[in-house]
Amino acid sequence: MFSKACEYGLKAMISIATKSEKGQRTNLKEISKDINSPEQFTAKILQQLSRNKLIHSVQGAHGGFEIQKENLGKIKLIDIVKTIDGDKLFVGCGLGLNECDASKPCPIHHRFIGIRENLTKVLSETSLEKMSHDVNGGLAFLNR
Amino acid sequence: MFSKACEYGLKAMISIATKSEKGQRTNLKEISKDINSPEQFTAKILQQLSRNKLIHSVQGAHGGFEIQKENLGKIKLIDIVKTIDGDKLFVGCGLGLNECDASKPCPIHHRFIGIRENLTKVLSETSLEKMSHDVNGGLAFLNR
DNA sequence: CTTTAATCGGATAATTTTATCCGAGTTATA
DNA sequence: TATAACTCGGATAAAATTATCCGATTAAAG
Ligand code: FES
Ligand code: FES
Repeated sequence: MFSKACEYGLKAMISIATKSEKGQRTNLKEISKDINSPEQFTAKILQQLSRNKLIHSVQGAHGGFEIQKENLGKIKLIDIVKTIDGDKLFVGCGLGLNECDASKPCPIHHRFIGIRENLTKVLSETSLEKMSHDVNGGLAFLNR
Repeated sequence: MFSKACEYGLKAMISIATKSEKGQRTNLKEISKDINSPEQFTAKILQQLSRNKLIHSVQGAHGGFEIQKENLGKIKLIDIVKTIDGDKLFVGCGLGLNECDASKPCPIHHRFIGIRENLTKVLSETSLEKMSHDVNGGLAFLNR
């Protein structure tokens, strides 16, 4: 479904959000421990998220990563997925035809688009804020 | 969503089905032309499908691939996907936790399982027969 | 029996994805 | 101003996926 990079990216964003929600800043070491991911690979993904303004990075001692509190409700999971994996999952053909086109559909098209739209809807509606609330409330986990 | 190998596998199966439905046997060259896929890579996937008894292969001149007519309605898309990509898509955690476990769920779990079940349902209900009817009837396409 | 048209399957190559290394830059603090 | 704790980013390595090569085998047909 998602690439490994995207899975790490989603978990990292949620991890950062759980701290930002409490006004705390976190850093690479803490994040990758939190989500059980390879540190340097995670660093690359955080850079990418930072360049795309989804997170704010602070260099130097006591630096790290944070998300503006007012953005916690605005950033949706789909923003993260699109930043890392692009939008192929949301607009591409499930069988890999050059493009998904209802006027010349692949055999699974009509059955597939419902699923795709549902996925798009769920990821578009789910904010980081909800995710981090669930984790901070002990209802969900980033590591197991 | 699916790997390239799996996309080719699904399309190849449907291509074979369109011929088998008409009592014809097809072969590698024809299939990969039909679905616009690299010949030798497609050969590997067909071997895998053959070893798993989803298709029947015939060696020698005038050989090729075919699907028993009585199987066209029995083989479902999910059988093909599981053969090539395994069942991770259907049972694995969307965020890549070691396993998907509702008692210690990842943050997207409750939103994700609905989509996953829908996908499982659709692929479990869709037979090769339906797919090949659509293609033979000009309602769907394997190549564009 | 020979030729021809196929699949089989092991080996290799190319590409993409995942992961690591390390030197340079940045900033708080002693 | 020196040191320690960070991120940045380019280079490289490892692993997985995708793709190709080619000799062996099989079987139909002349
Ligand atoms: S054409 Fe294949 S999913 Fe739309
Ligand atoms: S635990 Fe992640 S999808 Fe179920």
